[in-house]
Amino acid sequence: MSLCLFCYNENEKKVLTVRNKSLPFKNALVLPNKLLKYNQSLDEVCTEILTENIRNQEVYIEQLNAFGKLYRNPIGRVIDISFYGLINLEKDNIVLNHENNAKFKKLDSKLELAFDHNEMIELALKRIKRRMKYRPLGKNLLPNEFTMNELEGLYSSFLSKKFDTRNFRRRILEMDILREVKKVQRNKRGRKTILYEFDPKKYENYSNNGF
Amino acid sequence: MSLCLFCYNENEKKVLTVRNKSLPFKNALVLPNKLLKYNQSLDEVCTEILTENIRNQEVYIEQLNAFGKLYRNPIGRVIDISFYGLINLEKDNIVLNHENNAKFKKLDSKLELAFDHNEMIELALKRIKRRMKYRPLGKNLLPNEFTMNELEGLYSSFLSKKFDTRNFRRRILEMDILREVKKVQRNKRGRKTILYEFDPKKYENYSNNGF
DNA sequence: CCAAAAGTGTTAATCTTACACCCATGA
DNA sequence: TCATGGGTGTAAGATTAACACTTTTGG
Repeated sequence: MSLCLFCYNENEKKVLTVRNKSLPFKNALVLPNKLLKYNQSLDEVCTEILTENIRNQEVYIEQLNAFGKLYRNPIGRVIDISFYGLINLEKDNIVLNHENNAKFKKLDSKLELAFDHNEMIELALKRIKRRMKYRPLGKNLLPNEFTMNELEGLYSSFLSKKFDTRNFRRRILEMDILREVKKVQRNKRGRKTILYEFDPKKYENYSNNGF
Repeated sequence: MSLCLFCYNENEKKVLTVRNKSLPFKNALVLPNKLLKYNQSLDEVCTEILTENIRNQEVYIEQLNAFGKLYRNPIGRVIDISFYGLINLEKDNIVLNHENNAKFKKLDSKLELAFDHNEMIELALKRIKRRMKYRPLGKNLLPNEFTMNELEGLYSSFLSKKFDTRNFRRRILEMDILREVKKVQRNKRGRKTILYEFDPKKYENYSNNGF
């Protein structure tokens, strides 16, 4: 079982990587993963991976794919099932496990992972992109209060395209998932920024059922 | 492992059902399914299900979902993974296994299956519907040569909506996946009908990569 | 020649895209 | 007061939806 755990930090999307502890590819950079043992449920392994690496198991996870290849392995039969998750470093109280060398890495072309883990990231990003056509994205990645520019940056980053500010704002507001927060953000220079939050019920609804 | 196997026959979508052989719900109508044994790959079980029920294992199958619930069972650990498939009764040389009471049933509100198999069908239909927004549908369900009306009927059936004939034809032709077959179909009454076939390369391409 | 089914174009409405300036604030 | 970043509206273009009649053919 492997997990692509994404965050959006410093205006960039990043993925959680660890150093592989065993052969093959010992010490290579990989996605956090664990073998699914004979007597474990998927959820149990998922929880283990999360606890071991970020000390929080209560995060948003979606299933990516199940590969039913059969490996003979001393531990038992291996079913390779991949998941992806979305978190916010502060909101989710992430504590990275240094023992595993758990680190969030920028998703650029220099990021080279062992096994087929690069492809797994690609698949996850493709799924997220596809999902964004039907459903909102952001609640799990952004802090509770955020600016329209941050949201635009996130969309821009995950969809790999630049948006026209005006069109973006109009489209997002039409989605009817945001509430203006009474407070505003003070900036060093220039105008104050309106802060938004997601309306939890509306967000949930669209997230589950699509627009 | 459970399989939703759909066909499109007599202008209706149908799903393969069998009589359950064991408890609980002995003799109830269910989707063809088998327990995934400790030493089997997913593909192996899938092949078994197909061979046992329709005598053909070479059909179009997509993975639906993997449920990692853990059941204790004398046979071993059970992972419940569902698939859906699309076939054409004639083209795929389907031979139904009467011993299992294998039958294609119309998908209407009267169809009541045991376990959560009705929900599984719903999920499969939802996925197919979603897929149709990005990718063509029909090659696996229709005979090699078909009329525009048949294709419209199929789309109409799977998307549960009526189409405007003119708009439908225009949209499909713009997709650039069809070829006119030289032959035409003679009808009892009225005008001859143009026959189409899918351009295999173009269809494959759009089916894999989306429009 | 007529009943039955197939086939075909145009217009209005909607949605999407492109584009540039003013506003508020802190230094 | 000015440099900085935030915020806003409109018009053209593209896409989608609505609509009804003519063609072909077998009986």
